[in-house]
Amino acid sequence: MSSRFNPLSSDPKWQQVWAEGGTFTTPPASDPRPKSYILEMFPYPSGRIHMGHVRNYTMGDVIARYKWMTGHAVLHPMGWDSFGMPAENAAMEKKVHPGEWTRANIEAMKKQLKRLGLAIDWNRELSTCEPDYYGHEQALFLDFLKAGLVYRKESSVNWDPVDMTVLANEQVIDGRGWRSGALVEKKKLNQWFLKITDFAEELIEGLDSLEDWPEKVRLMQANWIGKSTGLECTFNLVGENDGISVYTTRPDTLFGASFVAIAAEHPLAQSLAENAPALQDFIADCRLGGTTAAEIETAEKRGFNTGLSVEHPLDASWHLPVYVANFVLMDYGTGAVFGCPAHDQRDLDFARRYRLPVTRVVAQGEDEDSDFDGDTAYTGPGRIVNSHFLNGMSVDEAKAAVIALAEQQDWGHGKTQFRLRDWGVSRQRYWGTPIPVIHCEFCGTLPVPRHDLPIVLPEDVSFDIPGNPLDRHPTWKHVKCPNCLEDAVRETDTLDTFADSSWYFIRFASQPKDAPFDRAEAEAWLPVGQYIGGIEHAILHLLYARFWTRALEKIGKISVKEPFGALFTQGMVTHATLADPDGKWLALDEVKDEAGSIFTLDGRPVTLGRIEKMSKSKKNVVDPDPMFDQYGADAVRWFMLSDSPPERDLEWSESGIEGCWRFVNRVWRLFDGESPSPSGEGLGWGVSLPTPSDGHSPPLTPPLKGSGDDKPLDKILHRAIAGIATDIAALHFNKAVAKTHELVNAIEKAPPSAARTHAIRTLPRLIAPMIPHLAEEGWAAMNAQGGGEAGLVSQQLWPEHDPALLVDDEVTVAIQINGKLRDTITVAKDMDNASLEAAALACDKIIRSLDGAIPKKVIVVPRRLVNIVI
RNA sequence: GCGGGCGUGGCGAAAUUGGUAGACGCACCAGAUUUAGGUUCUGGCAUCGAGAGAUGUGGGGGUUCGAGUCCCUUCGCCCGCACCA
Repeated sequence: MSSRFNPLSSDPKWQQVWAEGGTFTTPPASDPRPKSYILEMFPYPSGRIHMGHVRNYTMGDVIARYKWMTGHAVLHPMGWDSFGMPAENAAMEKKVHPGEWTRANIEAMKKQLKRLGLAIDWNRELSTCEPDYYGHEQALFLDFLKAGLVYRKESSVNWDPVDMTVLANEQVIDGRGWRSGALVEKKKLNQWFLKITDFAEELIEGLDSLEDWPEKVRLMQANWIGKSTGLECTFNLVGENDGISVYTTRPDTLFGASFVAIAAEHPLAQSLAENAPALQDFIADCRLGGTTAAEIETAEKRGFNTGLSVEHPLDASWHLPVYVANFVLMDYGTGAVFGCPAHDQRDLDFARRYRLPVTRVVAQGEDEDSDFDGDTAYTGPGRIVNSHFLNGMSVDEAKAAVIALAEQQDWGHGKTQFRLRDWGVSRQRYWGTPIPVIHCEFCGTLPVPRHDLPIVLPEDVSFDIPGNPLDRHPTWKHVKCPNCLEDAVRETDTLDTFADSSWYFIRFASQPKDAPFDRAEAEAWLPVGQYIGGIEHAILHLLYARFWTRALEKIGKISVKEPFGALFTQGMVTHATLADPDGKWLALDEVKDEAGSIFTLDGRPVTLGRIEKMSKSKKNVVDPDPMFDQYGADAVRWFMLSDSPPERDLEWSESGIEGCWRFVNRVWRLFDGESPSPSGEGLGWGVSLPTPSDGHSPPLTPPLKGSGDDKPLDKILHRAIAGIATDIAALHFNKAVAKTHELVNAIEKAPPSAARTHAIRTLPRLIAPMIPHLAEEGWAAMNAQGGGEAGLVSQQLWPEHDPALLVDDEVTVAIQINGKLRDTITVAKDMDNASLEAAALACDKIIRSLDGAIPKKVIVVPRRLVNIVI
């Protein structure tokens, strides 16, 4: 008889059983079991799933299934982040409607995802491009508008004059539009903003509570929000009524000031330039400066002396020159700084170039001299010197003293500054959520009346010419003003797609028809117990989602502050790359293997490139679908969980997936009892499967029931039960896989016994979260039919382990001489230290090694080791 | 430049509080089965050494009875940020 698992029949069979039986249907919020919300970042429907998706969703699935098996009520949904530019690009290139393209992609990807056998409740599927999702988003936008969390202001954007569209910063390459190649212009447009800066403080503080987030992500968010504290103060212009407002984090160095510098875009610089062509040229020069890392690194600190002077706030008779400088940014702080060259590197570079004074005001050790030599600013701690009343203070004391004095004398105040800017959400695009406002000539900008929601995108749009189709649609934007009933126009901008992904996890938890969510139901599930996705979303998506949730909390819609209780960022799936002699990337089907060397199809040598993230451009993508055909979902899942720790990159390899396939079949053969090893009859070659006409996996013959004990095997089993559970709960899937291997190896080697039969019958539950199709096959054959429990293994509880079996009666103790291993002995685990020492000293090897030497000292670590020091 | 992470066999990696380094998998080698390849099974597999043994967790130094683990220093790689005052 032959024995080979046939995923082509098993996979769809069990997937159908789970779907029809509602096995993974979300229980109602009233379910008494502890709730567990497992979520993977929902995909953008680009067309096909890739291995990155497979890895992400496999990990989430293992957790979800494990949670079910440990008595939780589980919410594990899936949906589609389906608005966005690629659909419009496809519309332009392929002349299909973005909606048609998107929905077809969703269909295709859903079919692929289902082949993975995910424990997902598809009843809760949502797609952000459908009005039954984005209509609710519009309602939330209006809530925010009403609460004053939304405003409109003119701001400058990157404008592509050929495509007539706004470009994101990432879409501007060397100053040109990524698609059109046209020189990008700065254009002022009225844009909608969400007041995320109102939440800057709490978003940064909230990070402390997110203990189950990677430290790295919390740091990235903290840096992004960029909190700093300091002094905002005014330097009065000599001979004028006006002054320059300056922000500094180093008020302690105020007596080391030697100049004031303002940004090229600073209003003062702009007005001075009106009558000064040389300054105009300088300002234009500053704009030309590159923005790439290397350019900024090497850019010289340059300035333009305005001829103006300002009074030092602590000494009005002390005048400082005012420069326009290329290194001062208009959009941070006040757009102006005071320069203290001794203690800031940029200021020092600038001062050296323009021969400005450099005075030390912070001293290390004995060095109190005001002369400052060298070209390296000192930014560390120290004692204040050359600073009148501040002398002798520490940096921190001096900061506080200056701020206190400024506030007392009313020329400045302490200020907390954030790097974070408000979130501009306007996009001049069609394929997004329409912003639900109306512009009336007479009444101004008004919200769309609630009963008119959703504002649905028009279907009849064309993409033959550049620009926003909503703007040029003949009828869509023309409406009556809800207030005065005169002719008015709709907003034709749509929302940034990050808005769509900022609350989908709430909609998953609760999906009423007439509201974005039901508060009680959403609160029953939230926060997400485990969120899993790529590190590329460490800042924007996760920050926006945190903000959106807090904004909802602030306006009293929900009492959840942090949406994601635990976050896990998984590594990428990588694969080897191949290149021809010209350095052109090659796909696997563009090369041939001859005698161990690889050649192009026309015979040129191929070089192996680096292992890189799978990408179309590198031609190293492995499509999951053929892998499901060839090896089945379980082997692919097993691969995704094996070897590499989940946070690290995983290298896809042919031999790796074949090893997984071998493992799946080893387990299958255990389920199939003591049947002889398959010798390949009728099975074709290699890893190929029985042809689909074989119909089904061959029937399983449950293993013969053994009798008698096998204490060592019991121990291994119970260790596996406990260890696999711990590892899955800690997301250490690679270790869970290793422990499963150890158990399977041990069962294979064990002679027949009752213990062995028991271990085999326990195995389906242990593998069920990871390779569920095979687990169901084994469970059905051995347990349900074989007189055991009925039902699906997916619905069983995780087996109990006997803690007594986790401890050994006997332990192996290492015997060291001077810390070097010399021998080991196996002794009873309770052996006391004196007996251990005696036993160690009695070993032949030890006696020989000591060669009569008298131990100076013997260290005994119970159950671990004996170290003899000579 | 700033911030963070990592460095262990041919490869991916394991390793409670410092306590037998290399579990598990891949690759490879030998043997069995097979006409044969593939499958399957058995065994081997850090390095040097015939062996006893010695060496070994990027390099150097330190703490300790004992260091992959702690401290200092240095080199290399990866990721994030980017003139943020």
